Amino acid sequence: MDEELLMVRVAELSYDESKTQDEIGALLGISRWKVGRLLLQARERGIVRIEIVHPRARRLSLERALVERFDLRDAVVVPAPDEKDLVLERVARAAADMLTALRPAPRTLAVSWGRTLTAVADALPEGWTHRVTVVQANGGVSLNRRAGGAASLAGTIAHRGGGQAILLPSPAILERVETAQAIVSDRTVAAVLAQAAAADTLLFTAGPADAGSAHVENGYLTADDIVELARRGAVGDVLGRYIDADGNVVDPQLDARTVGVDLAQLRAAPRSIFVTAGAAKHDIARTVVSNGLCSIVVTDESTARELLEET
Amino acid sequence: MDEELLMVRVAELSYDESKTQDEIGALLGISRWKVGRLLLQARERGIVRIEIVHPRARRLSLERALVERFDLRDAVVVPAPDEKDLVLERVARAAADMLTALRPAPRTLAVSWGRTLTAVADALPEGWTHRVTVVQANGGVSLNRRAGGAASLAGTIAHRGGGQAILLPSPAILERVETAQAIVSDRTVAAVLAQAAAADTLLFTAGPADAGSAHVENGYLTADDIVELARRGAVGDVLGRYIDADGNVVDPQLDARTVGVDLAQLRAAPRSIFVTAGAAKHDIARTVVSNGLCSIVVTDESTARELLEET
DNA sequence: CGCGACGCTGCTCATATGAGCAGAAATGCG
DNA sequence: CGCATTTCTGCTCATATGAGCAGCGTCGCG
Repeated sequence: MDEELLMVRVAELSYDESKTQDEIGALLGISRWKVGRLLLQARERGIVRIEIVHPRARRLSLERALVERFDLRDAVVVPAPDEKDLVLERVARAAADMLTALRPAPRTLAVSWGRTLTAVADALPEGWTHRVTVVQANGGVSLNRRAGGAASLAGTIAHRGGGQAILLPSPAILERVETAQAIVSDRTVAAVLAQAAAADTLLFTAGPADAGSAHVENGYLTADDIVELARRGAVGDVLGRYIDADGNVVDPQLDARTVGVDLAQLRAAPRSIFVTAGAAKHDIARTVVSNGLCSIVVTDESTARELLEET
Repeated sequence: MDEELLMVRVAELSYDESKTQDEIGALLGISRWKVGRLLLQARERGIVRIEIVHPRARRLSLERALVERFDLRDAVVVPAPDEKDLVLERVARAAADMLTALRPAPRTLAVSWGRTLTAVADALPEGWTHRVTVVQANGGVSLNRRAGGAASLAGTIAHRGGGQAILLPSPAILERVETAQAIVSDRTVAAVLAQAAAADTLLFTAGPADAGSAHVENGYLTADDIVELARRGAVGDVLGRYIDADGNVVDPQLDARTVGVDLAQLRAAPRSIFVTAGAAKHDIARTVVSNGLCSIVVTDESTARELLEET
């Protein structure tokens, strides 16, 4: 008799009909132990497929693999939904869940900005924590007056966490190094930066080095600048700082014009949570994760698989 | 806390990570009984989906429902595959499996013909039974010389079952009633018909009343005849006899010109196995099954659901 | 043909699980 | 607010299940 057919029959009786292995054995004329073994094989061979269908489902095995491989504190991986544009939403919700459950709860949370983090902020429920202080970690998009900008992002997170937001009153990138130095030495700005650097938790995203970058959109850089950065090896930016595949700053000159927590401070943070979604960010995600720039990563299944692929 | 989210976490730990309910309880800070209940709910709500992915999988719940509803001896329902043209193949294989497992094994098997039964014959393995006598139950398509005709069908089934085929040397439908009567009273033909009527098992399909009918294709009827039959309420043919939704012969005149086992004999058969696949045959399938013309049905999921739908 | 190695079978036993139930908590109703 | 009713919780206990193991059959190889 065909062993595989037997597996199918056994699986049907077990899962569809919820019969006991004893009953199945009697029915098919085989011993109950054989039934158990067939059931096991059926699962191994993928004849029986068990999946968890839910927007909040996760991929624990990938999470474990990421933690292991990149020596992380934690990882959250959500399954890729059927519809592409839901990825960001799911990752954001997962990040929100993670933040809510984070222990010890963050007292001071430094945040960067971007579409991804805006989505995270929106996904956070009212009362997700108590008395958190939210500090902006890098220069803002205050030029941009529409709702959902950097200020409102920090505000939302703080408000829903029963705390207050501290904004960084500075552009992301200055035109001249001297201006940047002047701003950074301003007492108010310096205080905010110091507080961000001292935050117990840092929440950030990264952007790819392409023309769609928020820096271009907000006028801090031109499309040509990006092309030039990419030519010099930049794969994307973290907290406004463009880095190459090895995690090094690509253009020190540009870096000196950028206002915000720097990479060394990011590395030194007690907890740094990196949120990323979508194929466009695979390269920069790899850079961040494999160079120890984050201790916790929140992402989607396809990014996770890409990260785990042997080089 | 969100109960549903908890179900998802529990389901992940149980199914993806194969942890025990005890461990899960400890991990999530809930009692092991709660874990069990959440798991149950997760399955009820469809958060956990268990499916059996295999060409030979079946739908036992639908089978049970069919047996119950139509007072059948048995039913076999195969899942609808992703690709439409595989339906016939799967149903045929299921029918072959059923025949092979049939107890008591058929000694005399009367068969009709058609694409469906040809597929069943092809799906039967060598040695599917021992010493079976296969008799043609209705007039053949002997006009048609290509392989896979009625004669070869019966031959294949008989050969692979270690027995011999007895062919019915007559057209399916005669032009005149008198000719039909003459043929039927011929000693040879009468003997075959008697043997078919006395068979312990009858295996047959049905065809819809549309222009693609095998009767038109083989020149027994014209497309116009079919239109006229349909106008008079015919939904299709069984053993060459056109019947309406109530299972009655539509045109007694035509019926008298048809050579083969008649409906009363079909109803009286100890075991009559009806094989049908595809949406085109939903109507005739309903007629056959709901009028007691078969005691066993083999079909696909979509047909089964259609049959079970409340009128 | 004989021998060793391997895989398969059906067992024992420890453990995991589900049914059923009594008390606790929540809810609804006057 | 008080009481009845329902829902939920964590228990006991019977049952189902999986791990581990000895015996048996089968196969391959010399």
